[in-house]
Amino acid sequence: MAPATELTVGQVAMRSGVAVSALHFYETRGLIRSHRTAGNQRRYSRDVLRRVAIIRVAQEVGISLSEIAAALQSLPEGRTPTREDWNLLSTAWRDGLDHKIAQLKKLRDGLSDCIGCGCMSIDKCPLRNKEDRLAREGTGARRLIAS
Amino acid sequence: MAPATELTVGQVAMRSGVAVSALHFYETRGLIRSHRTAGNQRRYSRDVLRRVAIIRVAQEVGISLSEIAAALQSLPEGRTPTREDWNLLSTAWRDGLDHKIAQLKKLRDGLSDCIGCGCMSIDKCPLRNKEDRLAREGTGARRLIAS
DNA sequence: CTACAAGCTCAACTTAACTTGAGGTCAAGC
DNA sequence: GCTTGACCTCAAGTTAAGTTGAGCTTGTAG
Repeated sequence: MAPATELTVGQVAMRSGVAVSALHFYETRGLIRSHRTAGNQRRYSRDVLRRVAIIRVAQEVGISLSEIAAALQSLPEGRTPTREDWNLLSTAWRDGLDHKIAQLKKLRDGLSDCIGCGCMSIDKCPLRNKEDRLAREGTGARRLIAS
Repeated sequence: MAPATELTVGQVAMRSGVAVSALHFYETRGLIRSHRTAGNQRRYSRDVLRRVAIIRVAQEVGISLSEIAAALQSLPEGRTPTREDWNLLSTAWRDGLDHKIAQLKKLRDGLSDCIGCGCMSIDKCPLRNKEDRLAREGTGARRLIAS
């Protein structure tokens, strides 16, 4: 038969490398959507794979699911996202991502730079300044992203 | 008096923007060290500030405390780290950090690139390929870093 | 038409990373 | 010399992000 346009949860799990239970979980959190067959089974459209890919990559760099969810809100519910839609998402994230990239580079280069630069007196260390907003309060696990 | 070389936990908390309870916690996890006064209070040497700064930056980009702890092991216990010591640490992390930076750039640029490139068929999407090791097993919260 | 793999739901458990609270000690000012 | 704010310890609570398991339904291959 022609390749079904709809995917079962198992197929999505296999192709995305994410556990079925995680897909269920993402759905409860509004990160992905499915519709049901007559027999109450989930069916996903193909673009869920891209969503999941983005979710995983974003998570790997320390973005929380709720932030990812917020970003994914900009994608349309009814139809497969167009390039315009994806563009919106990526520009929405650009600032936060730029910040993170900068942080990573500071860690990677800055770390040794900073050492070479003689600022062992921490106070003017580039790793430290500007980031003092870390002092914010919050309960439970600290969020891993501060953007 | 001359500025005391030793810091109390409160001072470290204030200057680093990290809660006292978090500092205690880091200590139990071996991320930082202190010695005690006659009255059993913690005293930290100045370089703890740099350690904490690194811990926070690393966390922000999704590196787990245990990985940070492992990396910090390369720093000497007895003395203030030299530039050599820090250099070792940063080169130890370089590969992992490079990977993360690449991931972030994929998210930032690749996201829109990828859309422009017509690979809406996900299967050859640069966000997806090569990363299929995500299928690994594990219990509890998934680690946020895969390097 | 009957196995049996794949799905479904819901509650409970797990890990990481902290925070909160209770109950008690230490120290600098008035 | 006492009070008040920093510290200390230890146990228990919290949030995020899932996983695990029990009990039940679906769907497909022989």
